[in-house]
Amino acid sequence: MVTNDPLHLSVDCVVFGYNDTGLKVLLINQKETKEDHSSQPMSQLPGDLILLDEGLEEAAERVLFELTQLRGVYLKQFQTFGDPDRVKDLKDRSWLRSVRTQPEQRVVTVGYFGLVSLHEFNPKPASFAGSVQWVDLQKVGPLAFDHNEILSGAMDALQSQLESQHISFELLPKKFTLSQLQGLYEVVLEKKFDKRNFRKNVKKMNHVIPLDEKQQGVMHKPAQLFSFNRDEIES
Amino acid sequence: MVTNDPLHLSVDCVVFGYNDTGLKVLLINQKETKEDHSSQPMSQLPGDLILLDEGLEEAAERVLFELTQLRGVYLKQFQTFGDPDRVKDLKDRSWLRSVRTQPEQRVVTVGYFGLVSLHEFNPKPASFAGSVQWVDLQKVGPLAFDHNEILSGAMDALQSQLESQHISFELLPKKFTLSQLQGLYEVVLEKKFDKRNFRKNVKKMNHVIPLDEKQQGVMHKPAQLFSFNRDEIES
DNA sequence: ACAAAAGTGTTGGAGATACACCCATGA
DNA sequence: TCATGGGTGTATCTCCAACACTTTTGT
Repeated sequence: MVTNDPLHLSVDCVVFGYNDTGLKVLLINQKETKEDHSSQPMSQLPGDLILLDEGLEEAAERVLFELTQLRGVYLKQFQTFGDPDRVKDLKDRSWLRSVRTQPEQRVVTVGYFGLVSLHEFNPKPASFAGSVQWVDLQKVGPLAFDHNEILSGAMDALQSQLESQHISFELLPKKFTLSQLQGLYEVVLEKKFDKRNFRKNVKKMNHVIPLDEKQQGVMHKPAQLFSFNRDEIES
Repeated sequence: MVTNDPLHLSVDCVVFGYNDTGLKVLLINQKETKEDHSSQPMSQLPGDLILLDEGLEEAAERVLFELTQLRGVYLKQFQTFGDPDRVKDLKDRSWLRSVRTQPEQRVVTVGYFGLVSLHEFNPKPASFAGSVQWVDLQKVGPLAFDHNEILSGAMDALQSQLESQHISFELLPKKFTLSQLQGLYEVVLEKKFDKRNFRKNVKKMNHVIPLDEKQQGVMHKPAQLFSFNRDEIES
């Protein structure tokens, strides 16, 4: 027989930000609650329950904006996490009691990864729900709930899609150098590339177009700038 | 603010079956209901609401067994479908009223694809919830809800994972010929392979091991049999 | 003997890898 | 003039694609 027990559904966003200093992930620090002085406040991924009439991606966009003020971020669903006990850990209980009307309710969450360029404006995310920060991927400590696992799943998805799905430009400024592109590939895929071979391959991609423009104000030979042509992405 | 509106969560299983006659998908025919004589009964994917205390994959296994009597099927999550109107289509209303206590409730569904070999025992799925059938992928007509979309998403996932994830053996008998393996690749990836080149590639895979055994009772030169070694899968 | 699928090697071209030096700029 | 990263070509090797005939079995 079918049952009709309700449960809760949330979205969690793993937003990756890239600049020349490395690959970061966007975390929010849980506010310390009145009831809870035992454990120090934890970090977590931005996420929240979805509303009854909104689509999943719509929910991810809304939640990300509400918690971090970021808008227009490329978001892609990658995996859904549904362990019945994923929000039942002791360390997470008191925080849940402070923000949820039904803190004991099971929550299934749909994971989205997001991509942002930190080059130009370094989007200082703001939040009334607690402080928000870009954390170097190497320096991410223990997170609330199963968020370390979600982060790791997002990283896997990013790695496997970076080349095939032409999403690298979401992590770069509109105008970028080939060194920046290569640096991005090296950080995400965690391996080194040969400069000359890398550039040969890029020249074969018809969606990377050279501009009549160079870097300015750098202490070395200025690099040519390139941009992505979103229309050429069918190769 | 957070809301606590409950919604329903289901799993849907896209089970692919393969044999020498092609690639099939497992569908169930909705039973005609008392109230509903207007439209003829539709086909749909096996799926149902998850229970409050079971994991997602666990739910997929249970639902698949309850609806089709199949057990021990390889299952993998591929995508979650959450359009707020995905079960609101007129064509699906009366069937929902006959099986659900809250037929108007929004349902988000987690999609799993499954893989089964139809070679040896041709698992005749049985069901008390309606008749169950293996339908040739080319001949799948309009399905209930958004199940055509789910099927198409599962097919994409299967195509992109067939080579990289070493899952082809789930669709083949324990002992198989290289022609069967090639046929599988051709049907799933929808392209032809050169026999000699294909075999050269297979010989490089250390998880495909030749047996000291040949086909019997065939009207042509009997083929050597091979099997997969699940332990060797890390190449 | 015939039909039907199994099995087997070589060659040419494309693509990947490895590698080292000169250039333009700001300090 | 020096330090810094930008930019370039060639030789080799590996990998992939194309291609046709002989073998074994059942009827």
